[in-house]
Amino acid sequence: MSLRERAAELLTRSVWLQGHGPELVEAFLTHGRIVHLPAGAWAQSEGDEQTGITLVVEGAVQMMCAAPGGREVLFGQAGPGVALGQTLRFGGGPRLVTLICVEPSVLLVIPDHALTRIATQRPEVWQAVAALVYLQLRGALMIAAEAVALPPRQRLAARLEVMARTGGPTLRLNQQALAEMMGLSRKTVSGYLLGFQRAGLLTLGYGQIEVRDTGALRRIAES
Amino acid sequence: MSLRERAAELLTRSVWLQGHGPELVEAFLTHGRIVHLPAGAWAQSEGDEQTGITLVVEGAVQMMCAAPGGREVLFGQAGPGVALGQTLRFGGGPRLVTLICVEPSVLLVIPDHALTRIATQRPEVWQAVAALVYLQLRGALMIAAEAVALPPRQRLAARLEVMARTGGPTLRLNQQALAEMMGLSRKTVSGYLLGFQRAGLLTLGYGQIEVRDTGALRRIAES
DNA sequence: CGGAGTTTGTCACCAGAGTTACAATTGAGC
DNA sequence: GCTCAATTGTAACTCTGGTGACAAACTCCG
Repeated sequence: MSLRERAAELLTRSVWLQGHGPELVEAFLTHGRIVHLPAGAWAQSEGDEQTGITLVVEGAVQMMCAAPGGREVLFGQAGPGVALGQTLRFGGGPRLVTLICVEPSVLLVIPDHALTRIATQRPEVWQAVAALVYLQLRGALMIAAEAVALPPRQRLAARLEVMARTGGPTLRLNQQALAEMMGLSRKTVSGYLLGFQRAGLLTLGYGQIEVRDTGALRRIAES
Repeated sequence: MSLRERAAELLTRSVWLQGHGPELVEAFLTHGRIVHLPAGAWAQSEGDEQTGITLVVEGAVQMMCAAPGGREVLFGQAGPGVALGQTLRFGGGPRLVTLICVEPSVLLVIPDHALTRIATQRPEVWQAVAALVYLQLRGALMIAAEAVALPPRQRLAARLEVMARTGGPTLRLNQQALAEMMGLSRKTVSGYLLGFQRAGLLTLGYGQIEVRDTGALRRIAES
């Protein structure tokens, strides 16, 4: 299957495009462009003028966000099918999120001006953008709520459950990155992961985590 | 000034409606409705079918969000001019945020079906909704990033600075609510607040905080 | 003006996460 | 196959923040 076909399939399946015909998918493919990036490459610099929608077609990217004091905070990892919308045009201010490839990746990028061009023919594209941004808002709020409401162990369980549910049971990240995402030390995360492994909830590998029982993780998160 | 005029002014000034003419403001006022709520009232229940845009015209509301385990997490307080968009239609799932009035409040509510009706005449309304949701996404991401990256003292300083900058220097909430928002205990928050007061950054009152030096707070947050 | 309820300030104790350093294991490149 | 870098597991110690209980100060309402 060609990359273009793969991107079309991912777009067609995506929640935020449900209810629209195939014309929008076609428009995205026509006005967007496919980019190949090596591991470690920045898909987009923070503050970059170039904003719009980015769809991960293959590979995986880490999502970073700026915090006070010039800190860059890792807050998530996205695999194929995940889209990020950043409509700078209306929000004002610089780009929110920086993407860094953790493995060689293929992205579909639809810049702002392409969205504007699409909108002249199909104004309902903004409805899709609103839905996409709303999905991201939901995810960000969940992270924020968990960060302030749950103790570390429950928070880790909740995050593992979400990642396994949205990106498949095999999580390809090391414990250092996971600890950064949670705002914990590697040692603390490692300790809880070992506990989860002893309980049979997951299997630890070198640079990866195989989630085996999302239900139990969810119960821990809710306890 | 009538409530309608007050709402019109707030909408006209709002960032997410910049670039659009007065027609959208007019449409919101025509298709939305003004509601009066006493202190303690729920503006909208979580999971409520009734979604759309809510604008705080007068008073103040607390924003709550669901976390695993049936926990309700307070994550912010909104005064006049703050709008919340929740386009359930496309996001799927229940309403994200619950609003609770902390004082008698006046809200402008524009339900989903009203947005749909407006869109038949003015499809660009979705562009405004996308911009609004994007603003909320920015705020939620900032909260999440601060929660995982900053130690408690810096986090508190960052949050106070944001609240003072967006809602005026006089914050009307008690230390218990502030502690809940930060995911800290009241005692810890109280200790840092006293320290800030001794340094002259703010003045503590009964149920309120008067921020005096946002620059110094920002420097603490970045340290 | 006075009393009830709320909010704030203070104390001592303790669980739990961070830190540092190091050893053991795995994977990738040559 | 071997070397080196990255990743993971383990230890002792420190220290910040949570908990519970309580007193003082402030509002609000009658």
